[in-house]
Parts: sequence; C-alpha cells; structure tokens
Amino acid sequence: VSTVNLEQLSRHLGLSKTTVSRALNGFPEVNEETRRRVQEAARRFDYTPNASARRLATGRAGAIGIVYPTAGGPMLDPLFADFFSGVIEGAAEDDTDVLLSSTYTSAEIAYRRLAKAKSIDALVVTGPQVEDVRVRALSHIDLPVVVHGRTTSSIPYAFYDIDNEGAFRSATEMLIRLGHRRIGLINGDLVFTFAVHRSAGWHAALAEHGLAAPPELEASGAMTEEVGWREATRMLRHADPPTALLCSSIFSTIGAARAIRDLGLRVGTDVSLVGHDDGIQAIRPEAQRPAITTTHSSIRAGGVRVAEIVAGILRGGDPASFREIHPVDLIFRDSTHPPRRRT
Amino acid sequence: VSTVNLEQLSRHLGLSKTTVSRALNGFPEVNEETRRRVQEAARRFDYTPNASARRLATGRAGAIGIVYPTAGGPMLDPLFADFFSGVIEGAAEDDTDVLLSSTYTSAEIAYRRLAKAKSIDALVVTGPQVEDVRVRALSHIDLPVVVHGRTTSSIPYAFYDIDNEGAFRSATEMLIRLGHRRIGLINGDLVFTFAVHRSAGWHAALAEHGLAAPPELEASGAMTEEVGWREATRMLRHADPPTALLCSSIFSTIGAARAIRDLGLRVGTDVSLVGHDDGIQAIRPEAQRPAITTTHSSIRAGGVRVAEIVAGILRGGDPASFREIHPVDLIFRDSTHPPRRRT
DNA sequence: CTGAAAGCGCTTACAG
DNA sequence: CTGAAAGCGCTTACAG
Repeated sequence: VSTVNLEQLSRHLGLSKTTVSRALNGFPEVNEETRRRVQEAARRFDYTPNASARRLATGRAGAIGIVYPTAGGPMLDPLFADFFSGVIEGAAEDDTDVLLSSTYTSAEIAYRRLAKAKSIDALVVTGPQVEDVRVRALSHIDLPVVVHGRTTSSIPYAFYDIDNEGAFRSATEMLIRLGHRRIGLINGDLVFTFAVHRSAGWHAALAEHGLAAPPELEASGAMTEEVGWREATRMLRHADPPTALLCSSIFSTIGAARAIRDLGLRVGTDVSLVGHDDGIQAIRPEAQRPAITTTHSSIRAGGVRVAEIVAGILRGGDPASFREIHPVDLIFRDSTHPPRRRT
Repeated sequence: VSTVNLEQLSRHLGLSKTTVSRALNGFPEVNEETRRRVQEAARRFDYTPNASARRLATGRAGAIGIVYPTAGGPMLDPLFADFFSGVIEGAAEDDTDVLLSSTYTSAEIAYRRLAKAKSIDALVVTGPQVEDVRVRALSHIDLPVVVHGRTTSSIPYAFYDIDNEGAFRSATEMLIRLGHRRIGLINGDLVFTFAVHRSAGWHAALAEHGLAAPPELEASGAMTEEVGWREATRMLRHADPPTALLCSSIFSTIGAARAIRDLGLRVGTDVSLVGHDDGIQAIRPEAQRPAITTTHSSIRAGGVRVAEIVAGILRGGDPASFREIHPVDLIFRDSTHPPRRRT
C-alpha cells in the first residue's frame, strides 16, 4: 500500500495544498464542486494525512493519555478492561487516540513526560486517592485533566464520579428496613476516595437509625475474591456475627458468598448479601443462585462519559463545569431477606 | 511550566541545533565536554523534545498499537487489564508508547487508519481466530505485526503463544492417571485458536489412552463465571456425569466450582477440577478451598514479552525468527483426586 | 474562492 | 568535532 501525501494529491488535482487541505478539513470557503473533486480523489488514492505532521502544525496531539500502573498492586484491576473500552469508544467519536503510559517510576514523571513531549492533549486520572499528589502535580502542568472519581483538592478539576456514598447509604438503609442490625462492610482500600465515600454511606445510614458501626464489621483492602472470602469468614465467625454483608466489588462479593456457604450457611436466607456491580460480563450477579442484590453502575459507560468530558474541555469548555456525580441503581434481587431469628 | 525547545536550548548554549540534537541522542562524534554541558542544560531547562516533530523528522511513530474491541463480546475480557499492563511495561523499556484504538467498525479499518496515518510503528493483534482475516489484511499493510496467540496463516508472522495444546493434554493425562475416565472440558469459544488448541490437547490425551471424547462432555463459549456454572451443571446432571472438569479460564473455573457445590457435591473429592489460570490477582485459585489445581501462565508476562518482540522487529530482527511457544506450568493442588467409586 | 509561503520543531546528509 | 541548510508533511495567516 503505497501512501500518497498532500503534495502528491494536490498535484494530481491541479490544486494547491492549501485548497486541498481546506476542502478535506471542511472549511466553508471552498467551492462545493472543488470540494467534491478533492474528496473523490482523496478516497480514490486512500489519502490519510500524516498524523505527526498534522500534530506538529496544529499543536494538538489528537490523543488523550491514561497513566496505568504496571507494577501491579490494588489498581491492576480487571475492571480497567471495561473502563478502557468505554474511553476508547468515546474518544473515537472525536477521532482521538488513547495513549496508555506506564507509571513504572511515578505517575508525576509519566504525566510530565507526556505533557512536555506534547504527546497528549488531556489526561485521564484513574483510581484517585483522597489526598492525591497527582492532581496537585497536574495543576502545575498545563494540561486538561479529567478525574474518574474524586479527590480532595481545592483546584477546580473536572471529574466523573458515581454517587458511592448515596449508593452504600441506600443499600445499608434497605438492609436496616429489612430488619438487619449488624451489617458488615467489605470495602476497597481506604486510600481510594470511592472507598471512603462508601464507608461514609454505610456509617451515615447506621447512625441515622441509631445503630453502632462496630469496627469488627468494617473491613477494607484489595477488592479480590480472596479478601472478600477472608473478611466475610472472619466476620461470620465473630461471637456476634453480621446478618448481612455489603461488598465493594463483584470479586469480593463472590468471595463473601463462598465464605457464607463454606460455613454451612445459605446466601440470602441465612446471611443477606449486597455487592457493588460495575457491570462486567465475566461475572454477573444476576446469574448467581440466589441472584445477588446489587448497587449497579456501568464502569464502561463511565469511560464513555469521561471521554466526552475530555472532548468538551478540549473544545473550550470550562473544566469546572464538568463535575458530575451520577446516581447508582439499587437492584433488589434474591440475596436480601429479613434476618433469621437467632437460634 | 514553560517549555523550551531545541532552538532556544541551543541558542542558550551557544551551539547549533545539530550539535545539541546529536549530544542528546548519544551520537559518538560529540566532544565529551560538550555533551556534558548540553545534558546539564537540558536537565536544567527540563527540555523534552516535541514528540510530533521528532516523529515527523524520523518517520518513526514511537508507539505501538493495540486494537481493542469496544463493542463488548467475548473478547472484552478482564484479562486484558493484565495483558496491557505487561505490554506497556515492556514498551516503556524502549520509550515506546502504547496506542489503544477502537474497532468500532472493523479491525481492518482501524489498522489501516493507524498505519496510514503513521501513528504507530507496529501492531499487536490480540485474540486471534483460527481463520483470522486481520492477519491477512495486515500483510497488505506495511506494518510489523506481533500476534498474541496464533492463527492459521501461511504468512510468516511473529507470534507469542503459550502451549495451550500441551497444557490441556498434560492436565487431561494427569486426570486419567488419577483414574478418571469421564473428563469434561469447558472451553472458550472455538473461533479462537487457543480454544481449538486446548480442545486438541484434551482430545489427544483421551485418544492416547483409548478413551472416547463424548460430545456431551465438551462445551465452549464465553469464558465467564456464568457459562462455567451452566455447562458444569449440565454435564453433572447427565446420566453418566463426568468425574472431573477442565476449564479454560479462572472465571469458568469458579463457575464450575459453584455448580459442583450447588449439586451437593464437593470439589476435589466428589468432582475433580482443573482450571487455566492467567495469573490475575482478583481471583487466585490457590486461595480457593480446596486450592484449585491449574495450568498456569502469566498473561502479564506474555504482554511484556510481546513488547520485547515488537522491539526486536523494529530493530531490524526477522519477524519469522520470533515465533515463540512458551510452556505452561501444571500446578497440582487439592482439587484433583482419584474419582470416587460409583455409589 | 484559491494559492504562495512561512512555520510547527525536530533529524540528518553534507561540508568543513 | 561542529554547523548551515534541507526536509519531514501538514496548517494557516495573508494576499489576491
């Protein structure tokens, strides 16, 4: 596939590069007949502008960056596959590529490198922590940022978040209304803002109903099947065990379900179970038996929206006008019942 | 952060852009004292070359592409998060970025666009199918390709694969040696080469021992918890049920474990279970009870190696010399026992 | 409505 | 060992 460039294409058409460029880029002053000829020729020669040349000339990179941890750790999360998928789809709408970069050393260095090399026009920050050094660091770099989640920062950055606090408050309230008094929370690592918000929701609902939030019923850590199983086991073996469990991810949820069964108990009738579902296809709570009640929000849809926000800012929108907190569905299924009377 | 460019940096040093460029890029002919001065100034001014300008001048994109399905489907796989992580880490070694692109329409169009725009220097093809149109399409585009997996193609493309056939042959043989005669296979979708290879391994081991490969004991589909559960349930309810199950992913494995328990049976003692483990942290087979016997290969390590192969080809290596089939570990744990005598 | 020319910021023969 | 200059392939004021 030999590639034709602008020079060759315009020579073939007997037009200047200027006119051909304008015709292809939709400038209004081009004669319609000329534009048709140009478009036709471009199609026939399969002309594709050289991305580097265009970027150099315009100063726009045509790409957004996501810095992704390669060192493993709690953020090397299967959910990213879905989130990425959404971001890519959203970015494709604006012919924008998505650049994945490693934070082998530190996120700041990675950001800085991308920004200074003018490789990207904007940055998506994932997995924000409560006190996230990255958001502060980025304010010194002149690069639009969209945070997937939130952080405590006085800088008016753009973010897309879901209402984690509200979701876990609702779920806890629902369990309280069913009659539960001891409700365990198996949360993500509390360095992450989302986990702090979920904890706050759980605390708020308990307090509102005059219930204690006993420390033995609050766990946090990596959102894995193993941790869900371990923490649920620990709680259920407590002298005064919980009658319901609330989990922060589908992985900890199925781990908790395993713990419940391992102890000879039944999910739903013996121990109620609610999990947060990001909507990945690999494990669907509705396919469990009993089907598991969830707080649900598609992380893939979040990715799409994040890309749209990026596009909005690049079109000149005020970052401070993109601060979105989306509601989370509470989907009642069969894993939540009134507690059994103590035997 | 005001950015200094090559022109400004060299003016400050009283040198030509030529010399500064050469000093920074490690050309041997530069005087050592000069090089030191240049490097020192570059550091002090935090000079970073403009990526677009460099790309335009050199003709190298400095990025490799992965085309990723955004439309969902069987390939929107949580395992990708780990694979990506490996590719990014491997690519970072060579200062190469990773560009994620959508295949909203078709993979061919996406490839073509990236290739013609000179946005990438090489392409990583994931999830190869037996008859993969993409590999053929790519042979018409002048772009080095590394396939993660294999496909049937006469074109001598580079690939990194694991020995899926050998792994599943070994696992099946191990079960046969334990005394199992009816061994169910819950596989991925047979459009994918890896699934065909695993099926072949299962068939080969059975045939070698004079055992039949009954169709009711071979299932294929999406590698989800749900499918693992459904197919295991179906097989175990058969009039002549399997005494052992072999699963193609950690998700189907835990689904199968759930099915075994739902039917009142015990994993390991009643029904042996072996799963393929790609090494993701979210679900670890060794943390199950009983710990699950696996065929194991780190998909993240595969990503790292794929990036290394790309680098090798870009340095002028012969693609045909990078055709790697890596062995898979069989890790014996507690989910595999001799079959119980029929009651 | 169209075109000649400058410029984006690098790299790299070529000359000295 | 160093530098002047051309060139990579676009976009975009500016002029007509």
